[in-house]
Amino acid sequence: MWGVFSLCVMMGRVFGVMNRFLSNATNRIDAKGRVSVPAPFRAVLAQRNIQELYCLQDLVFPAVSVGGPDLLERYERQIAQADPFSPEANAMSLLVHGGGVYMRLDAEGRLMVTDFIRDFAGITTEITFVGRSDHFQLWQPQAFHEAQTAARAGRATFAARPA
Amino acid sequence: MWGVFSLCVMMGRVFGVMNRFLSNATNRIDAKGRVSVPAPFRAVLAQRNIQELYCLQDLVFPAVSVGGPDLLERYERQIAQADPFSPEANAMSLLVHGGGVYMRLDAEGRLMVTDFIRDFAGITTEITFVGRSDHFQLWQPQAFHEAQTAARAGRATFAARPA
DNA sequence: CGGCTTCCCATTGACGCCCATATGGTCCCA
DNA sequence: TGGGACCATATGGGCGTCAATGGGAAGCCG
Repeated sequence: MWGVFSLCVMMGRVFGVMNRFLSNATNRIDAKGRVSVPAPFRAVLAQRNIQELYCLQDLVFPAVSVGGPDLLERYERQIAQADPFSPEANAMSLLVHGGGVYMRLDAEGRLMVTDFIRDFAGITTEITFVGRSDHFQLWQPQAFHEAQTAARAGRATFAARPA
Repeated sequence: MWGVFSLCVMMGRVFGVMNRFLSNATNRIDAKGRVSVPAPFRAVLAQRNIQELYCLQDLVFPAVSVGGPDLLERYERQIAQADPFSPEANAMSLLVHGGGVYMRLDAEGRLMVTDFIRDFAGITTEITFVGRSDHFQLWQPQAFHEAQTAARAGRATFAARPA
């Protein structure tokens, strides 16, 4: 375990790639509603000393974002910029604090797939983990592939135009 | 004051996101009109040594805010900032001081759902606890979901613009 | 005296913690 | 170069503990 950990730290220092959430993987949800977080993602979590996970619904896609406390604090800084009694800050807190969920991994590196995740992402039996550099996301497998192909198509037209 | 502040900072580093009211949970109201406060919320209350709860109506949403004495003080500071003879301060004082209610939890961590809460939030059989970082709120379940989806829709267009 | 509240105890269902198994991949050695 | 041992990951399941809920009994104020 710690051998892997320190190895990843070394690799991260050398290659500068292993220290962020990258690529995607699909795992099955067992009868108790648990799913294994991909080992590369767990390695990143360990490297960043993240033991408490903060989950939030994505604002545009039917996916749930998962990250460390810094993910929450990033949103909170944005809220703090507004007037604390304004309706805007109120609504934003409703999303970030009321919609956010705190989670932990079990000893094997699994997380519970709650109805909160199931309903919002449309997940039933399988779940796709998608790296997003500083956090990762939970997707319904097919929805992820569709969104990715759609993004690729849109990106092609976008890249064709001179930036 | 600063001791408390730095203590909170330290606890924040240690416990991460566990030291604030986060996420939401829906519980049932029993025949006696009681409802269990979610254990994570009770843990935050215990950590902050809050034994006396102060409740008041949210200024925007049909929900009741619940927090410690500091919640009342925060609203009083907001009132103090305004002109004491202004209509806004007058109306706010009417809400905060006239509409506020003190409450206590029983030995099992439950609170009585009074008519004050029922009428304002439209609650009947179930109640949704919504974390708000430094306090939490009581919602009618469906009203919460609707308000959240509405807030997300508004926020999505807002997030499309660069911050 | 009656309704309402507060304290106490019982139940049960969910979740966390633990151990066991399988499967796929890698490395070593013949 | 092919076989085999080894390892890590993913997955399955048992069990204990705790939280949510229900209900009874005693206390308080009308």
